[in-house]
Amino acid sequence: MNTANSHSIVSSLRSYGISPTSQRIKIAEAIFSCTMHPSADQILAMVNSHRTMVSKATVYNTLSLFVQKGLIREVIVDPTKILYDANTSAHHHFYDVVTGELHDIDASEVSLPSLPPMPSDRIFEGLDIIIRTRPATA
Amino acid sequence: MNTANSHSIVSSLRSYGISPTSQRIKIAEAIFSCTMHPSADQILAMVNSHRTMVSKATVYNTLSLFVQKGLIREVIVDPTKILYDANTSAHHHFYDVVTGELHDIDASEVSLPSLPPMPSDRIFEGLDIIIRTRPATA
DNA sequence: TTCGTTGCAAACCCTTTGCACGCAC
DNA sequence: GTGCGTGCAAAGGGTTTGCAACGAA
Repeated sequence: MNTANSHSIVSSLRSYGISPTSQRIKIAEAIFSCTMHPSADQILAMVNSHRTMVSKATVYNTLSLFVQKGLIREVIVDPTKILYDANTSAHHHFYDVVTGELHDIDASEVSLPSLPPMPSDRIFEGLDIIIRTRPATA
Repeated sequence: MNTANSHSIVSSLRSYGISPTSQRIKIAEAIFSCTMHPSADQILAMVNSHRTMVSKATVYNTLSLFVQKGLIREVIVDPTKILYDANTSAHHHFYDVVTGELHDIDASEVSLPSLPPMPSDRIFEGLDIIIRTRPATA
C-alpha cells in the first residue's frame, strides 16, 4: 500500500526491525507518499518542509538503514546521485537520461525467458533492467 | 578486436572523429588492452605506470570525449564511481556487489521477448540489464 | 545508567572547471 | 596567429564520519 498514514508506517518499520523514531517515521512517510523516486537531497527537502527539522546526516543514515533492512531499494542510474524506490517488489525502470525522471515498469512486462547461468561461486542477488530514454522532441 | 596495437587504435580514434593525440592513444590503449572494466582512477593508474604521465584532468576529459563519441560506454552500477566498457556491442553485465567486479553477458543469452512500450514522447536510448551477484561463500 | 539515535560540521572522494601554457596547422 | 589539447590546482556536489549531546528503557 502506498498510503502513508503514521500507523501503517510505524508497523512497517517495526516489521523490518527498525525502531520507529520520529525522524525515521517522517522520512519513511516522505518516501512512501512520494509519487516519484526521490534522491536523498529531495527527501531532506520534503522532510524539512514541515516545522520540525531532520538533519542531513540523519537522513543519509536513515536511508542507508532502510536499504540495509530491505524497507526500500536504491536505484543506481545516475552517477551523480542515488535514487530511492519505495517499491521493493520485482519491477524495472525507464530512466530519462535528459530529465532524470524514473518510471516503473511492471516485472510482468519485461520478464526474461531465463537468466544466464551465474558465474562460478556467485549467487544471485538482484536483477535490474533499465531502459534509458530521451525526450522525443529534439 | 581487443588487441591494442597503436596502429589500430589510431584508426579507431579517427573513425570516431577523435584526433589521436599521444595522451588519447595511451588512454585508449589502456582501456582496450584491459580485461576488466576499469574506473577512471584505474585508467589513470594504468596510463601512468609507464614513463610519461597523463594528468587526471586529461584522463577524465578524454573518457568523457570517448563516451560522447561512442568509442566506449559508461557502466553505471556503483554509486561511487563510473566504470568504462570498451565493448560497445549489445551486451549486459553481472555485477558483484561485494567485490565490485563486472563481467559481460552476451546479449544473446538474455534477450528480452519484447520491450514494453516507451512512455509518451520518449524515444529509446539504451537498455541496461544488470544481474547483481554476491560471492557464494558467506 | 546505558545504549541507541540525532545533529552539526568537517572530512572524503570522485568528478568537473578555470585558466594558463604549449603544440599543431 | 588561432584554436584545440593538456595540466595543475581548486572548486563542486553527493555522501560519510567523528564526536558530543540527547533520550528512551
